[in-house]
Amino acid sequence: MSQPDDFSAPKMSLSARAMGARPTPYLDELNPAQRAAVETLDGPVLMLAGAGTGKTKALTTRIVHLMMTGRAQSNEILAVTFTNKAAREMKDRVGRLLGQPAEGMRWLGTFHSICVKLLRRHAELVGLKSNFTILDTDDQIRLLKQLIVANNIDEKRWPARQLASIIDNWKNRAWTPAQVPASEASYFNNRGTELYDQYQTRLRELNATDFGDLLLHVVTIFQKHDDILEQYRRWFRYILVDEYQDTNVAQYLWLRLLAGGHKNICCVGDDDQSIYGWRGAEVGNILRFEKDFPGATVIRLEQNYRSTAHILAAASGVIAGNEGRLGKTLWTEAEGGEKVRLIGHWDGEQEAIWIGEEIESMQAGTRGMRPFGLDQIAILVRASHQMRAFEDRFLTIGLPYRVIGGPRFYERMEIRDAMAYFRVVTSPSDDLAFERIVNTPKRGLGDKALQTIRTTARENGVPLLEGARMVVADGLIKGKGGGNLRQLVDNLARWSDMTRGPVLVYDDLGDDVLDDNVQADPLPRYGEPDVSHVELAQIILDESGYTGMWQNDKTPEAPGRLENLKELVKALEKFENLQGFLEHVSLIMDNEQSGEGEKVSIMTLHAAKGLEFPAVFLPGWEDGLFPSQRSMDESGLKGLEEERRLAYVGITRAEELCTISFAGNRLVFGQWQSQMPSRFIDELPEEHVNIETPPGLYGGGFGAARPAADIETRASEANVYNSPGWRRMQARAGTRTPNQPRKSVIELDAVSSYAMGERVFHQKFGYGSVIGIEGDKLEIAFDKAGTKKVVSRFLMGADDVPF
DNA sequence: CTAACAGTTCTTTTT
DNA sequence: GAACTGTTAG
Repeated sequence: MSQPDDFSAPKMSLSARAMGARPTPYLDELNPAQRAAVETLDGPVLMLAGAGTGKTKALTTRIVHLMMTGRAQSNEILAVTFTNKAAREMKDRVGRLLGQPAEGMRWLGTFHSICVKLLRRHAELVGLKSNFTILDTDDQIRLLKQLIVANNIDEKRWPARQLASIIDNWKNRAWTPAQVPASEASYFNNRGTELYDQYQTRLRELNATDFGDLLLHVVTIFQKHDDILEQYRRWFRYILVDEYQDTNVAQYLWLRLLAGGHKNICCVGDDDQSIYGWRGAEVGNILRFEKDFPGATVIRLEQNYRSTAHILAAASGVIAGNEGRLGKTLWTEAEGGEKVRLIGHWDGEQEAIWIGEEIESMQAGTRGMRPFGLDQIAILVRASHQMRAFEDRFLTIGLPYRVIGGPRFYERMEIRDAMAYFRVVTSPSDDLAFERIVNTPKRGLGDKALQTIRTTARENGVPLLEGARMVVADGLIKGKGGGNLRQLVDNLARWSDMTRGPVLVYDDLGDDVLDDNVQADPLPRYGEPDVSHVELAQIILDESGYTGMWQNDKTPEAPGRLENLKELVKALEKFENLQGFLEHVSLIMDNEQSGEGEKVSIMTLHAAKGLEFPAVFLPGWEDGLFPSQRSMDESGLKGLEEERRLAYVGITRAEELCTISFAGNRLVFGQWQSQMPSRFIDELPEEHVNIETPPGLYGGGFGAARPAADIETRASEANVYNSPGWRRMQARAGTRTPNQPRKSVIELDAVSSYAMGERVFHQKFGYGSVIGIEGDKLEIAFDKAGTKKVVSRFLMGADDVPF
């Protein structure tokens, strides 16, 4: 095994060179571009990696190469991702390449998790204690709501949500309250900056941060304290950034500050996959890279190992419509494969029915295609509300599916309640947590009681819990509520005693490297608790009455909630104490799917980034839905371009089969709306697309945005439903395999959905009234077409007619 | 103080 | 059409 020349850079030590002499078999696995990305170690590097071009492979190999050539120890490499999942995967793959777990990579993580580590060491510089808590969005909103009310602002007209997003935006741009430019002063009824300032003060009082603060505070510290910045600059000898196109201004500043010394920064990204502009990501960061880092090496990864040529061509065709791209041409050695399929449907329900049927036949192999397993199929939607149609349908036909990125475990009410209990027990000054649990379960402590507690606390300058203790001592709340409050306060004190004092966990950088002045305080030790934290958690939940509350609850979701609580307690076992658990939870918000059995995946396009599937369905390609009207209204051309990138991301998830569909009518806000096919559909290159829509439907979309015509005209237009293609579809929709429960469900549905005398509409015969019912066949007296027997599936209630 | 009702607003996308 | 808010009756 010969060693490439450029390994022996002059500044390498003898020992490093000796390490560099190790064999590098991992390089042989790479194509030339990937290899260049791995071997260009010094100075700024921009790796433009198109979808499916082996970006993670290049990135992880680069890390291994840095270590194998002795350029850096594993803990001297800063590797930043956006999601915990990506971080985990990177760590796993580095470990696999090394042949041993990459435990030494202590600085491989998300922006947020790395910032927490940094901020814990230097919290006092921004007025926090190092055991600060991290508020989630929910707490953030509640805090802001309180501020708004305290400022006598009409909370209806100026909702906390809006203020939260304004403040988030400012934080994303790394503006402290003092730095918000005057041009932004008009936000939130001219009170935005003022409230932002108050909010930050309040956070400091609570010894808390929100998500945005994690970055903002660290950037502030770096900017104000050269010595500290210098330490980290020296420590992090190499910096790697994944998904660079998603960085916001604060993250960008953070990176530039840290890379400012040696400039050994390697950013990986794809400007065509920038889809998080709405939460502050700046495509400009990646477009500007070469200006920001002069002398940067730009490496393009363009060979795609994922998709067929047709799929790549379709994706390229769409994304070509965007201006100001860095430009890449994806290519593949793979040949053949299906064209992208395009199909129009009558409405969203039909679309779901068709996709359900199609998936069923795909399992067996259809029209010469290979069979697909359910795990190999994904449905990617623009907005999560689109998922329901599929869930409904798949439930009906018994098709197993899994929704990815739905409500997260730790965001569920019962989990948040339970955690609020833990929070109050571990940090008695956590007012937000206290407010959450004080009357959950119901203790007869309403607004008035809470107000008394608040006033008492404020007058004495103490946290709410302490205030409550005083209220109890003074007997300010009478009756049942007072007794309950006393019990709660006593309980909390007792549980608190069962834990052992605050535990601050710092992640050591390595004592030899940092000066004393940035050393964290010595780690507090804590004694053996009387009960384990897992037992304690169970005790808290039981004795507070919280478990009992759900046991007495008769709603159908109560058992599930109890189940979740059990799971929560079980999850605690993996941690040493409650604090450690709470810390973990605040940052790890992704939900691990318990991937039992083969299932179709349903998720949003955003959630699908970074994933791939042999077969992908892209439903709902209709103007207004996709591209989203809101996106276009709010951000104009920029918004449209981001939507287009979303389309690009969607198509490039598919390996073998990509099916795009749209519906002519859709239920929006509980109302039927006519839909126009998405403008992106016309941007698909025709020669790579197979149109599978029955003739006549595609292109106009029946009833789509037409001037009002009388029903006769519409009905005659509907003769498309006599076309072979449509009938085939209908036939398939109606064919049931005997052992599936679906048929009976549909009949039941059909029988029960119409009553004698009800006004109905038929797509061919127009309006009529029900005059007879026989199973799922109805006898209808049509106003114009006479009396006919019709299968109920072809009818809709007259009130539901979409025009 | 709670529970039940009615009216309202909304849906992107998330660390 | 649901989830959330505020209102009202018990």
